[in-house]
Amino acid sequence: MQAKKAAYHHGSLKKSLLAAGDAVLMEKGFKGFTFRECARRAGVSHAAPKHHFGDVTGFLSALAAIGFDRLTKALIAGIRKAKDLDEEFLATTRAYSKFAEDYPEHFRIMFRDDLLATESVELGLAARRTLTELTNVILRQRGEREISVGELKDYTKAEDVLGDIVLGWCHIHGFAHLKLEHQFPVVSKSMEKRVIKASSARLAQLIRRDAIPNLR
Amino acid sequence: MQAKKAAYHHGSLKKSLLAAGDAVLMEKGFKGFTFRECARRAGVSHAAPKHHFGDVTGFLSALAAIGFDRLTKALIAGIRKAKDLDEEFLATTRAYSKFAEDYPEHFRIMFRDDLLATESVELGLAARRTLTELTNVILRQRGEREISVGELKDYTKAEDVLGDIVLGWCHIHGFAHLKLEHQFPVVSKSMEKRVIKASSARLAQLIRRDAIPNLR
DNA sequence: CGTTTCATCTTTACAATGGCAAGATTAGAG
DNA sequence: CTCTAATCTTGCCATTGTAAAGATGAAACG
Repeated sequence: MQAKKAAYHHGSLKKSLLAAGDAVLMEKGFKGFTFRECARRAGVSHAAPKHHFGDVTGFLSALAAIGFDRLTKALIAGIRKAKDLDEEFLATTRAYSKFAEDYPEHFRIMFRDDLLATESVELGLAARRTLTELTNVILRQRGEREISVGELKDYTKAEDVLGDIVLGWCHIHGFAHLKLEHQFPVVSKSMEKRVIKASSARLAQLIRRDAIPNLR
Repeated sequence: MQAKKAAYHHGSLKKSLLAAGDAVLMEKGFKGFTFRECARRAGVSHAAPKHHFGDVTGFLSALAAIGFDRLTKALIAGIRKAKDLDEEFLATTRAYSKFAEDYPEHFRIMFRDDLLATESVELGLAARRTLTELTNVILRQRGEREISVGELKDYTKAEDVLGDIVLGWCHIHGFAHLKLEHQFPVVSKSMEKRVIKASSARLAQLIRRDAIPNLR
């Protein structure tokens, strides 16, 4: 019974606005992203979004949360394709980087503390789900038990695990970010593939080999 | 003979505008950064900047170049403090990250391909100077000869060197970026210091130990 | 069924922005 | 000294985010 035409009460405006914002972000990028444009696409007046998201910051936070959910799914899918532990870390790196390339504007929004409502529980949870996935990649490399989202907070208190998460995540994120923003010297595609494959492999070896003992 | 008061021709508007933009970026951040505000601070009309920078993109590119120059200096200064090779990689990581914390808005601008005029030779050169510094950190870890900015392009064709640059730079940049945007789980300061110290040390060991042979 | 409440959505208004065009000013080349 | 061209100003426009006040109707309540 959704009113699709000219109903004063839209019915599912929030969802429509998110869909519109999602589309605008991909089509016009952050530069062309405006509150009013999203309202237009959703077919409502420019002031309508306020009741659902407050201000632009709130709206962006919701879109960033969608981005994190998408990234989480991409990671899970990428990991699933890996045949063994050797491939898994590389697969994670690739999935993470591919997400950045597929959703560049989302990626940029997601990692902008100043533009987001950091108090948003929705956003915080989405980000933690992603981090949990990454943590589990590291834990598997180390041959340890995986964790759930709820356990994340406790697990990050373990210094040696945190060290490996830093090693892994920094590498994965740094690569994706620098590549997205075209900071790497221009090289051939095949060269790039070989380089990131070798780098990931070496880092994964390091994480596995020196798992527990070497952090002091 | 600079006209400091009410001269129709400012004399050194470009420099004044850059100084104003630099200040606005630090005081009000990217959100409060406007073309007109910078013009006001420089004491000129809102349309004056156009002749010197074209549009906002050009202006931001000039500011980003300043950011890269500052980062390069920070890296050099940080490296100089290191007493040996063991400390150097960690010192680089710290200097890079400290720059991001000291100039968060510059850092954000610098790595935003979509907001910058990528054809700017000034910006390209500034970025390359930074990358050269980072490359030399890696080369020293590997016990190889350092390079100058001019040699950068050739050196990045060496696959094994590129692999180590990726390893090192991704880690350094990823850490700085994630920390700046508050993506890491909240832990104590001392804990954080120990973790990054250990991570950097392990990565540096990896780069040195497996320098030439292990990349296939 | 009728009334009332209140979240939802619209309309109107305002100050600010980036960019453009036309004009004023003056430095510097000739 | 003259004149050209660069530099800077003024005025303008469409667009934006936010706020305030009014319109609408879904749903709770009697």
